[in-house]
Amino acid sequence: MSDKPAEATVQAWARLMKAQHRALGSVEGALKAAGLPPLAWYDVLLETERAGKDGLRPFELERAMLLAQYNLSRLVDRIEAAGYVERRPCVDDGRGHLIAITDAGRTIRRRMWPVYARAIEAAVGQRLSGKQAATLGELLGHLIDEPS
Amino acid sequence: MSDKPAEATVQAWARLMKAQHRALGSVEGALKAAGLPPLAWYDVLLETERAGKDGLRPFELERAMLLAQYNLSRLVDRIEAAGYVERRPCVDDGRGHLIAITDAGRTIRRRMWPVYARAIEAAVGQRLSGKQAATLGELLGHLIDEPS
DNA sequence: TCCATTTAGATGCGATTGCATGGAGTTGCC
DNA sequence: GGCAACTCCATGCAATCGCATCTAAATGGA
Repeated sequence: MSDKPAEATVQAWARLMKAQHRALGSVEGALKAAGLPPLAWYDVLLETERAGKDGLRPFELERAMLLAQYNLSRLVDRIEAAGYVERRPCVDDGRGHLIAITDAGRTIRRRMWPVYARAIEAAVGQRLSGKQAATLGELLGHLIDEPS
Repeated sequence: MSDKPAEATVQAWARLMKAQHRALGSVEGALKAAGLPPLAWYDVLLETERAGKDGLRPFELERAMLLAQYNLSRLVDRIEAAGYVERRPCVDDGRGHLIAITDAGRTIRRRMWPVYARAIEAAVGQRLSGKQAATLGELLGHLIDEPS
């Protein structure tokens, strides 16, 4: 078990950082250029929409997305201020609440998707064949799971 | 040329975001845990060290790293305040200056490397075979280059 | 030479992030 | 029931980011 990463490992690392930076930048840019909210809002809206009528608890969102708790709390503040979600008291647990998407939220999410999709296509789809994309997804999958 | 990204494309996108977030987080965490400066400092120190005795211009650094100009300017402020680089007037061009690494900078960079390397190894190396890492690097390479 | 344009870099300022902490409610154990 | 430990979420504060703008210096003509 060596400490010295192989050359290929270091290159993969460096390109992972760079490719993500580039891809994220272009997607955020596309959303901004279209006068739409940032990507993080999309994720919240999508999760809350999937969660259905009752919405979901912040801590569930926190796990679904990759966000620190304090960070999520304020992100929800902003989205709520924009009227796209609402916080409702939670009957089961007096500490928390439920975050539910509003009609305006559903609308904006649907407006965001085409822009988002086009940007993903430009950043990834047009640069890789279907097979390559599948391979990339599979390899990246190995970097995601738990093992400390 | 479709707008609708294929399933594999979307998955690759999502995992790219997630894998990078995870990998970056664990590297930053390792550095912080070791009481060392953040990753961005490493990159600056490495580039300035590579640049040799005279150092390099901020705009060169800006291109080598993936950083906005205003952002780099203040990053260098901080690293300079810590004593790891110094700004020297530039004879060729009165607008700019040269950023050169100091001895303290070289020292701290050398102290950072083992921690950084171990973290890369844990985040990437131990999860992928050499061949997989090479393939990942190659695929990510396609996402990096220019084409608008 | 003189002036408009461009380039290098810094900076004011509002928005976002990270960290540490706080308050409120719940749970487990006696 | 009573209390310590824990979970859920918010928030004060400092650091950092992003944007727009500013100054100074170089450049390119006419």
